[in-house]
Amino acid sequence: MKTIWWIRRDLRLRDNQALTAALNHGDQVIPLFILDPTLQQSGYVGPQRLAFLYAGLADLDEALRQRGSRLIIRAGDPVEQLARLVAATDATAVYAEADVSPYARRRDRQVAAQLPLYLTDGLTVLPAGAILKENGEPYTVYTPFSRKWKSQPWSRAILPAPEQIATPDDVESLPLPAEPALPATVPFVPGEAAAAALLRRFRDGLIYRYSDDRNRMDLDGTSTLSPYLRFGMLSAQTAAAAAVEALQAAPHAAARKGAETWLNELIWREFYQAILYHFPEVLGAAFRPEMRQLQWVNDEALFDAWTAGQTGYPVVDAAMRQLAATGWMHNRARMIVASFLTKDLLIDWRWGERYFMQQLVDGDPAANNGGWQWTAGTGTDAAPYFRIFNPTLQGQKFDPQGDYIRRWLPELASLPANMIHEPAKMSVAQQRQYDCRLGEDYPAPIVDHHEMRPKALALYKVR
DNA sequence: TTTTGAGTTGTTCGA
DNA sequence: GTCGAACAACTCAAA
Repeated sequence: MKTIWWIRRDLRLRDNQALTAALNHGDQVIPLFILDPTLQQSGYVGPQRLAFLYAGLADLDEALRQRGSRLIIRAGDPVEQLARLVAATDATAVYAEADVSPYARRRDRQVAAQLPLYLTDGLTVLPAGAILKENGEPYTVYTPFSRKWKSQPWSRAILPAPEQIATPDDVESLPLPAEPALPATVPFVPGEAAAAALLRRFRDGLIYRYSDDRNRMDLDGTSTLSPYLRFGMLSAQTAAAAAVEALQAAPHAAARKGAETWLNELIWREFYQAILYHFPEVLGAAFRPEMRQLQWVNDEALFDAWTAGQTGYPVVDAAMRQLAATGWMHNRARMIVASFLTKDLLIDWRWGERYFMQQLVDGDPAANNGGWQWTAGTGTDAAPYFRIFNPTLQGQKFDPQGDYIRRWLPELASLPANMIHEPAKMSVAQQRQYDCRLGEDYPAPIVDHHEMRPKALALYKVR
């Protein structure tokens, strides 16, 4: 009996429930990835994430070959491609890890209507629909969600990677997609082995300082595991188990707090996957109906300055250039630039949401949408609308010496720490001294934060 | 059923 | 320089 392991965002052999099910039900398994033109043409996928995916497929193919198997690549409409492959191979079942995005669920319903498709858990530690209030409704606030989540018996044994996978020899495959290639500036090595090494390193040290260091943009205080969780090169269960191992091994209270805080971040991920599952409409509009009528200004020139990292606010510009160069941005910086786009430039959060999806290697519809709606104040469990980040203060607090700014803004590299967050305050003599002319080497601020703050408050008052 | 306390990430102002 | 209050309104879950 042949079964198909349909790979979508679970590019791993270890702790993979779909692969395990396929192996349990067939003596031969066909690992399949379908290049779906609908996703690539959606306008939400940029070259960096696509390149990371393609490099990840090559890594997975290599791991499969070491086990006597290989990756089968097809391209086109998934329903049609699966039907063809089932007909050609006489496969009796298709196993895949369930996804929560509206597109994925519609696609999988269409497949299931024609073919024996079996969906497994694994995208999240606990299935997206599993955490409900006593009255059976979904949570819309994080803290009670997290309490309920933690009260569940969520831990289970990690499924080992299979040692051998038998795959029929006569299945046709397209070559592995190689273009676009992963730029050297993207600091993520694709694949399951790289993810495991990163997780070990984080669990054995950085996690104990996570509670304090995670907000510092100038330090490497975060796990940087998001691209791996995005493509399932690391299972959520494995990550959560590592958090608990660190919690148990923590030498003191501060270390325990670090591990606890990181586990909470994983639960935030679970929360936003659950929100998208229960409220798919958040992808197109504000979760809160009264927030759907906000009168954004939507100035395209200001948006272009934001994407280019030319706003005149150093921490905003450093973050936007980090994103363009590496496909990743520090989480604190994501909040700062999102607050700046919505509350200083008065631009619709959905413009920023789309741009992030185009740029981010870890771009995930649920987490990205949740983060943007939180900052914009339009979402579930939203930040209060009057909570407007001051980009200068945020820079001074979370990049105290300006090292993050200097890394990404070479034109400000020679400014001292007490000037680097407010280059617009330099005198002409200082501009000469630090070799940075305002308006030429670095832009003057494109808006005045202290003028825009009341305008944003007024925009949000109209409800 | 009703009441009550608490709730990721901040800033500004005035004492 | 530090500190507390104000900036709303609503959900959730325990009492």
